[in-house]
Amino acid sequence: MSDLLERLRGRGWRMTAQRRVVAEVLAGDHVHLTADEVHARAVAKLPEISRATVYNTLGELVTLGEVLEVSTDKRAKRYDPNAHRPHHHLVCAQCGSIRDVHPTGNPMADLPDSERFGFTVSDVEVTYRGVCPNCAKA
Amino acid sequence: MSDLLERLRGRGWRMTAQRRVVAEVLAGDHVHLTADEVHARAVAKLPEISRATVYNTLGELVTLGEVLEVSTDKRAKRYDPNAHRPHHHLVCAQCGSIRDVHPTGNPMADLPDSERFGFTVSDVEVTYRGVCPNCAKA
DNA sequence: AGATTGACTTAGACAAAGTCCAGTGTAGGG
DNA sequence: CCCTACACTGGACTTTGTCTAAGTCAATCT
Repeated sequence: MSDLLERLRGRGWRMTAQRRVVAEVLAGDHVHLTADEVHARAVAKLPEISRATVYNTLGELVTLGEVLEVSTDKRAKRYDPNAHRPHHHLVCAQCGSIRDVHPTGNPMADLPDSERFGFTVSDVEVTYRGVCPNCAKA
Repeated sequence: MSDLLERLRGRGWRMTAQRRVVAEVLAGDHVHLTADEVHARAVAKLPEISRATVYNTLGELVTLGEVLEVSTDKRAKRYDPNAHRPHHHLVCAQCGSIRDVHPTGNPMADLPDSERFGFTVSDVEVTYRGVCPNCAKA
């Protein structure tokens, strides 16, 4: 994820401590944090970082296509740094935990023209819901 | 949608003017209103209905499986009365308008066991995104 | 039909998530 | 090393949704 910072610098981003910290927090697989969780972890590394900056930075990362916004059914949007490998999500209906998954098949091809209503369709998002092993035990 | 009211009465619902109005507002195809929109339309028919009642009633309808909650990427949840015919959604990335669609194929079968991480998967939700004819013109 | 009762509704306070703005700070080019 | 445009801060504000205490009324019983 350090190459992320390189890529951003190449796009004319000014490199600040705050942005570096947000990028660090978002490193890894199966990471799907809410804005507030990102803020909490960022504060741990840089106590004076403000909520507004975290929101701004996340918004910029989404606009640049470096991070995806995921709306599972929870209240808050979640941010997924795994934007460069296409994937879908598997969500636990009880605890809300999320895994990245890679289904076979191509849902894009499954939508016939007659069902497109004149839209120019550019993207599909598939969300599987179920109960995770942990919650199943309880 | 009048049989909805019958079904609810059968489930022990007390029939009130407020609930009737909320059910009426949710009638039709391709209806995906936010809670506030439902409230606004309900107020037009029954001025003294309160926001809390609309939220309560919507929540009950969802619990009973008569209405689906749809989280597209917008801020507010939307409510879809078309719960008894399985379908997916096509969303305009610009104006947010939503159409019900029926893709071919079975996404449920496309998730191999190796990608289920021990979850008991019970549901799939597919969201297509694109630009609607109206927004494409502008 | 009238009394009863507990489920339903109301208004408004509260909470959570996110946006906006005026003022201050600082990265990076010259 | 200095400037200046861009970035950051803190707090007020908005939107969306939840909760509660008190009042109301649909359905049942007689």
